[in-house]
Amino acid sequence: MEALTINEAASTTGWSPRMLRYVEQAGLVAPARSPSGYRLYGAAALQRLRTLKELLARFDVSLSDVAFASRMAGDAALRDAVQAWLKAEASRPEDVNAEDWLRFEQDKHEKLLAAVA
Amino acid sequence: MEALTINEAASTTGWSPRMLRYVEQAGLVAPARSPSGYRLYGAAALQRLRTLKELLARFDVSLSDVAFASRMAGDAALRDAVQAWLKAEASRPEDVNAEDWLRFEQDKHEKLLAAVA
DNA sequence: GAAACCTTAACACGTTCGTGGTAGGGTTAG
DNA sequence: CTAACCCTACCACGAACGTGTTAAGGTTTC
Repeated sequence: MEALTINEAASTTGWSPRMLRYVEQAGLVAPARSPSGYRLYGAAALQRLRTLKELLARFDVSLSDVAFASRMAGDAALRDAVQAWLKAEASRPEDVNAEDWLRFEQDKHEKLLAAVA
Repeated sequence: MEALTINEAASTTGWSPRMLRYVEQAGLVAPARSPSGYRLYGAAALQRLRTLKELLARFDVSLSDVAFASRMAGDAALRDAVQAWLKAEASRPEDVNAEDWLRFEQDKHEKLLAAVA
């Protein structure tokens, strides 16, 4: 099992060398380093890069989205706060209760009903 | 329990009217609507807006981050894919195995050891 | 020691996010 | 009826994201 340098890794994963550095900076795939600082992509890192690319493409997700998910996975306080917020019935429009309705319908209905009565 | 119009809601939550529309478009807080289309923010929506603001500030997250979390919460396939990817030891640098090291240290060590021996 | 790599830092540029504003046109309130 | 509000749809604009390229300088290879 050999380790590939950044250009070799780029070739076999479909990422550009520039993006491999960017992905690392985003905290998503950090390859090992040679004593002189060269990035060394092992089999595991290459696999992660390929599956990451697949993930982004399949679900049309951005790198920062995955970075945020990663952050949530490692920060329990953040994760709990976000999940707690989401739990409270997110995007579904609120039920409109009678009073709310009245405030806007009162006049019309009042007149209408009066006319009918 | 009355419902507030967008400007009233803006006043009591600290968001601007413009941002309340944006937050709704992001799929995070969708208020009820009056028959004529006016947004009606009830107590629940107001609370969600306040806690959302708090969430963003406390953890320095972006609206799109929360929007993505929301998307994950509602899409099991996406959630599973992301969590599966993260599970595989994300940002920690890979272990450098003996072979990888050798490839870069061989010459130096070879000479060094030869000299010592 | 020269060619071919690698590294970080920086400039550049198109795209999206976050935010404010304005315009044209309904709705509500006094 | 008029003033004050709401709606949607734009234009604008700085900040951040995603990507490529280039510059200046080490490493590896032969």
